Amino acid sequence: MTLRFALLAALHEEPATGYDLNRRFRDRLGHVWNASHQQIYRELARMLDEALVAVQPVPQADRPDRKVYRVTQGGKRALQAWLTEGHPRPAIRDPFLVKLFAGELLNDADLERDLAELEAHYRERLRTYRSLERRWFPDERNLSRHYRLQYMALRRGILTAESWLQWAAEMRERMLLSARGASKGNG
Amino acid sequence: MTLRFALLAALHEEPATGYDLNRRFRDRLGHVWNASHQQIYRELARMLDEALVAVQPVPQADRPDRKVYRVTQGGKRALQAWLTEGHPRPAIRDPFLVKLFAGELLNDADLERDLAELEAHYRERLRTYRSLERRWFPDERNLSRHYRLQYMALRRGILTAESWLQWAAEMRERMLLSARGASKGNG
DNA sequence: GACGGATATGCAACCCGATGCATAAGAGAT
DNA sequence: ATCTCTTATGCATCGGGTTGCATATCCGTC
Repeated sequence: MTLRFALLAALHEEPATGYDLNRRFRDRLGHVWNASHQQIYRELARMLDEALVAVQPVPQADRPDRKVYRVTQGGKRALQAWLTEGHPRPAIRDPFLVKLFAGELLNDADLERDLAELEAHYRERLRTYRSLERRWFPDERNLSRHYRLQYMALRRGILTAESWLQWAAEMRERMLLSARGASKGNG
Repeated sequence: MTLRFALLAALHEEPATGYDLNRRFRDRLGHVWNASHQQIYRELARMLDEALVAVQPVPQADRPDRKVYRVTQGGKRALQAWLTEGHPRPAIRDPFLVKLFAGELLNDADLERDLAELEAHYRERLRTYRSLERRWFPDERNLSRHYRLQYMALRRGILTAESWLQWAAEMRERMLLSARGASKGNG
């Protein structure tokens, strides 16, 4: 059900079309929630059924009409109610960590490859987050509460990426040093 | 499909019943993968169909028979093939972070409550991880590769918990200081 | 005597997320 | 001319995870 409230929060900040929401999720909310456009359109349709959002069609020349959604009173109340609820922490399900339990079946080459991919992934994430930081929160000290909250979500993304990179370094140190030492004397 | 390979890895280390596996996941693998017993039994049945595991019934007095599963040759090959594959990093879906985008609809009281719950959660996790560390990896320097890999999975759990606690501290500093200062002068 | 917890297994239904496919047209590249 | 990208919307299907419920017995507690 969380996608629903992510959409309500986004629309509460500013009315938008499904397409806009998809871009917002992809470009600025990837560290908070992931959703495909199919999922977004489906959920918007359901929320429309339940009158949590209202829609304003905007005709366009030679393109499908834009359907601009905004939050209704009922939607706002639903969102507020959800905010007062507690939620269990999301379950951990990470294929990479599962591999570590395969013991000797997991060879150093595969481990090295996965580790390199992981590092590349989080380095790229860090670059993205740093650029979001510069673009949206240039003056950290003078943020309104509204933007300080969003900044903290971004901070969470940064800390996650840094934490994984630290772990990857530990992995190299403790799991792959011997492999390097065992290669033909060029270490 | 990852549950399947998590089960294969666990059974490859040591044959077990669905019940045993459930306890292993709950007690020792929570930082790697989560699964309910229903899910485990269902997946074991499927894997039996596909001959990835074999079963040895063990009659018991006055209780349902234990069904001890072990990995077959085919199962081992399937696991090895999976280990050579790359996997995208799991998507981020965290209701707590979504709340941060509700702006002024999220009041300090709710935020404080959620933050306290989050801190309690990860402090408890840390305690669990520290105790696993003492119990299974007392002598870090003398671990076989097999156990060093598992130790690194545990390290990942520890780093994640620490990273969240650090973030929670930042949240208190940047979001809730004013709230504390606004309380009746007992700070 | 009733109730909850541990042992040990499993079915059935539901919902959400992932994936594939579809429609429709303009813009720019090769 | 064809390909790919962008804008803009959506349906259909499948699979995995969640929840509820069921069976059967022993043990300790209230």
